[in-house]
Amino acid sequence: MTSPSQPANDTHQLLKHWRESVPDDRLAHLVRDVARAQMRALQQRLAPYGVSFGHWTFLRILWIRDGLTQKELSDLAGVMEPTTFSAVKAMETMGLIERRQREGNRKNMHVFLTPAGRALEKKLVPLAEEVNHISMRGLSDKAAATLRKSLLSMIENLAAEESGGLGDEGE
Amino acid sequence: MTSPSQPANDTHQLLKHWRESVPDDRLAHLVRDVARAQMRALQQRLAPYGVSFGHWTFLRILWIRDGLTQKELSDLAGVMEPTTFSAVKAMETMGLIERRQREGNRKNMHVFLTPAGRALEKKLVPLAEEVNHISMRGLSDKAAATLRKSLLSMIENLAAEESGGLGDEGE
DNA sequence: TGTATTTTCTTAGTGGACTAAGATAATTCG
DNA sequence: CGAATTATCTTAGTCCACTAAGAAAATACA
Repeated sequence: MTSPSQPANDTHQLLKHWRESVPDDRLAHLVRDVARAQMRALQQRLAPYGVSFGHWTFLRILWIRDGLTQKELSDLAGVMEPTTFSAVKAMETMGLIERRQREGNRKNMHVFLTPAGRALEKKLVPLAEEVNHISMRGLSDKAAATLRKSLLSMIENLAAEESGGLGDEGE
Repeated sequence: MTSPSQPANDTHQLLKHWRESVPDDRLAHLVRDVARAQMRALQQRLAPYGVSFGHWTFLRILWIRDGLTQKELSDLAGVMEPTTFSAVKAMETMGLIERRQREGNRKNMHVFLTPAGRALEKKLVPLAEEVNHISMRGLSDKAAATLRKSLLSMIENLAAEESGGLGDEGE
């Protein structure tokens, strides 16, 4: 099966070798590559609906619960406020959400789905599931569980380091 | 030990719950979050040396082999040519690399490290190793190996889908 | 109560990635 | 050989993330 119909096959081989011949920090790049590939895959599927990846991030939170403030949205999405702000502004213009303030508070901005925004859930969620399904092809349930646990642990480790910075940090 | 000194503790809890109560596509976001956290951690450590994460990406390739063309660099880094172009231009201005053409070919641009660029290796590589070490804290070798294998498999899956797009794709 | 502090939203500017499209050199092939 | 094709570098413009810093409201507290 050394199909010669594929050009740039040697580049592919080189890349594979490069990735597998792994001193230490390479794992980080592996994670990064997966994240990018996933994002691209989802982006392509979202595009026909006029939804960008950035919007998806917030929509999936709002579908579960809307009326959140921008700050709450930022925390749940794991991004900084300015990121949320510009996404939410764009989605407002597109008519996917509305930004409203509640009586008695002139600071917080609450974000609500419009019917159009809500309707997208049924269309878009399956696309994300498809990408997930594709990427996980061939992985056992056990491997998937380990993967999830490892990733969570890495997030915790990095977060601890980031906020605290104290503790048994080498040295 | 419900240390009340930490503000936003409930947000953290909420986030944890959010991440762990995982229907399908959430794993993708986990991967993404790890990638972002890793990048932030490395960025912070690189900053004192005036090196951005984008530069790091190419330096680590050049330290292993320089004289590569921009196209080759792009392939190895897994990014598009324009990304490489602007990084390489910036690094040239900073005096970390030189761009030269070889005799007999006026198209390809080969990228060479300057002594300054080469000297950074000893300083910067340990930083990446440190980040790696931190993020992998508490993970067994076995888990790490599984993690690597899973990530590689996901990359392959997504790449196959991207280029081919044909085959047993659900339908 | 009134001043300080903190929170949240907003603006501005940057970095790293992308796509689309131009220029120009190298290669292929009629 | 010369024209068409392909490859590489480059330019331009967009998206998503970030940091830094401003404004205005809410909250804390002296």
